[in-house]
Amino acid sequence: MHSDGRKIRSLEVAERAQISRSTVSRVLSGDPRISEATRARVLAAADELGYQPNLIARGLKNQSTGIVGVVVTDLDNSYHAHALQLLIEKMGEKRLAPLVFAGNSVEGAESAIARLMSYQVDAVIALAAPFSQSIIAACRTGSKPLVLMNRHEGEESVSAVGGDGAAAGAMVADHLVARGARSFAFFGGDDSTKISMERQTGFADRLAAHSFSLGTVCTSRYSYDPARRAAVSVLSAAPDAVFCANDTLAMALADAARERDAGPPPMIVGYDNSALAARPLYDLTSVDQNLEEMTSRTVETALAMVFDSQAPTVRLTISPFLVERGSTRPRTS
Amino acid sequence: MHSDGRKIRSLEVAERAQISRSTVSRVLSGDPRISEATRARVLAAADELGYQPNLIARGLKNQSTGIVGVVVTDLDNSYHAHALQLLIEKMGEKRLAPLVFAGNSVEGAESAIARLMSYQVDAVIALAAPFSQSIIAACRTGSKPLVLMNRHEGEESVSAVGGDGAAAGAMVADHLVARGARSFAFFGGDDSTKISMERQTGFADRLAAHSFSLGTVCTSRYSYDPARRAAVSVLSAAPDAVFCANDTLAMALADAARERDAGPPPMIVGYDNSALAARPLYDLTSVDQNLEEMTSRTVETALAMVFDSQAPTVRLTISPFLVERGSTRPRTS
DNA sequence: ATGCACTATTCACACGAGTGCACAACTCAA
DNA sequence: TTGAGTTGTGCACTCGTGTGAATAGTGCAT
Repeated sequence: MHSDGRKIRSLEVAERAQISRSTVSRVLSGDPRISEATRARVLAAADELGYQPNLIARGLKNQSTGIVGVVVTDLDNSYHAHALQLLIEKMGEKRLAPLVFAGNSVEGAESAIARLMSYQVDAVIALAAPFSQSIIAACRTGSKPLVLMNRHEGEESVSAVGGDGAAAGAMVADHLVARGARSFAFFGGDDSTKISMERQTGFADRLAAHSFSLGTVCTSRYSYDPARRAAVSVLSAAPDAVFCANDTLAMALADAARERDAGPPPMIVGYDNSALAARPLYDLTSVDQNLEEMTSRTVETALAMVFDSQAPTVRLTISPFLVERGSTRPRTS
Repeated sequence: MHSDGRKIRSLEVAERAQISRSTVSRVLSGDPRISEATRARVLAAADELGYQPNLIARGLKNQSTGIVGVVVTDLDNSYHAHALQLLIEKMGEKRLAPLVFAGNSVEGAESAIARLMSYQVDAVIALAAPFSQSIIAACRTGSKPLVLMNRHEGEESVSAVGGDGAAAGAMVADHLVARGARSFAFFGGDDSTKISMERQTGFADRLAAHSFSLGTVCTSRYSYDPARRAAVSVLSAAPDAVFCANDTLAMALADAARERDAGPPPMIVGYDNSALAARPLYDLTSVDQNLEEMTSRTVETALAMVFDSQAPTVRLTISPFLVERGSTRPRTS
């Protein structure tokens, strides 16, 4: 760093090491043709000056910036927030920089994606169901690698890393049956994606295998207040157990049951295993999507597509697991 | 966009408009010397080709990228997540692109800041108490504008936009006294910052003005489980009302009181007015920091420092307001 | 026609880094 | 001394854009 605030350039390093700028560049890129002596001299000079390469310039020349666009909606949902945090961490480990857009309007998302393109991102990671189609279109015309996380709805031609909702539904069915439930309901989200439906059919199918059938099916938007209202109709059917497509729905249901104060609440299973689910107040059995793994795979997939633009599209499915808590403990009534 | 996926450059626009590349550049930068006729021709050509300027190249030439680094910790705290979402939205409106680092380790933060510098960010916005000192140091040596959000602890020489914790404390004291409370406790966070302390003293001072004194003072880390444990000692003092430095603390306290099941719970006031506070289960009176305003001001401040590197450091204080809910309704006992 | 003022456009260089190719320096054999 | 072979460096161009200074074009008065 210069005293006037200007950054150190490779030219300064070159001068201090009594060598040309080209050689500095080669040392930094590990070119084997450079002799040990000069390599050491250059590294020493770079170190003394505190040289940090200008990644913008490098990006321009290399046609690869190391920047990855991340599009996410609804950060107020702790699931998304947590996923974003993990994504950013994993990207850091791979030396990728996340240029993030978070918003809830379609216009906003579209202008944001245009901006991402202008910044020459190497790839885009999307965790934003409502905008999938716009994003897919934009990345196709911009021919940028795209990885959808936790979404399947795109055409087969786009890479996606998702959870196995059907398997989760089956696990939940097994668990509830083992816990002694005999009548079942499903409390789903009304998102336009197939996520909720996949969980539901996995659940229903496995129930059928146990010779039970799925009773009431309700849906609601994925936020608390509407879910709380919808919960009433779920409860009115008085099922032994309810599988919810989301922890927010599950908590709304639990709260509604608590307030109703008539008889024991149903067993409840949530989805996402959010921090709130673990609070003693809810003590909610929940499906954990293994976000740790899902985000790792997502970043790895994006990275692979950056390195090899011919890489085939990847469709990965991460196995979820069930975290059993008090909300599905058999009642001693 | 070319068929082979290469981006359209200004050169292509120039050729299509039968004009030189310089003129294209001037049209886009609104140079008044360009005649209306050619301006229209250039814009038409750009439009037909779908030209989007390469902001990386522009950034290199202009020594200003339009990228702003955002450093944030603990996205699992919904307050931080919400603040980040708002920051990103406001930045989008100002045509700034957020390069985000989110993490909880100091080493991670330091390497991330170094990376931000390499990407030649125009400024840094930090919402990360634990790393303030590293960030301040890094921005100083890199001579990058820095705006701390909701933190005051830096030296006076760094710009900061924060809430008025003392005023909030006073408002809460007024409110609780008006509601009939006579004995008071404070449940604070043990962060190294002065945030919690500021709220506490504002509270205590106003209580004193009402001729009351602050009784029990407990502290805990800002996450649920430790708070839940610490809540027991708060309750053991049996105060009429408790002011909590954070909604998480407040909810932990409310849950502890609910579980204890001995007598009416104290009145409880939280801080941050998170979405959870509004849920009927908690119905928590809470201080709203006016994040909308705080984030707007933060972004505006950063932008001003980008445009004018000589801009004076700014220290803004945003007035909070109190959202009254059921947790401070007078008991009819 | 010539000079002058004024406008619209182009030329050529810069930003900071990466890289193919030419070439300098050195070794070794004849 | 000359030639070939090997090794390490440097020149010069490139990435896509912005911009000061030079130039071409126009109108008008002399």
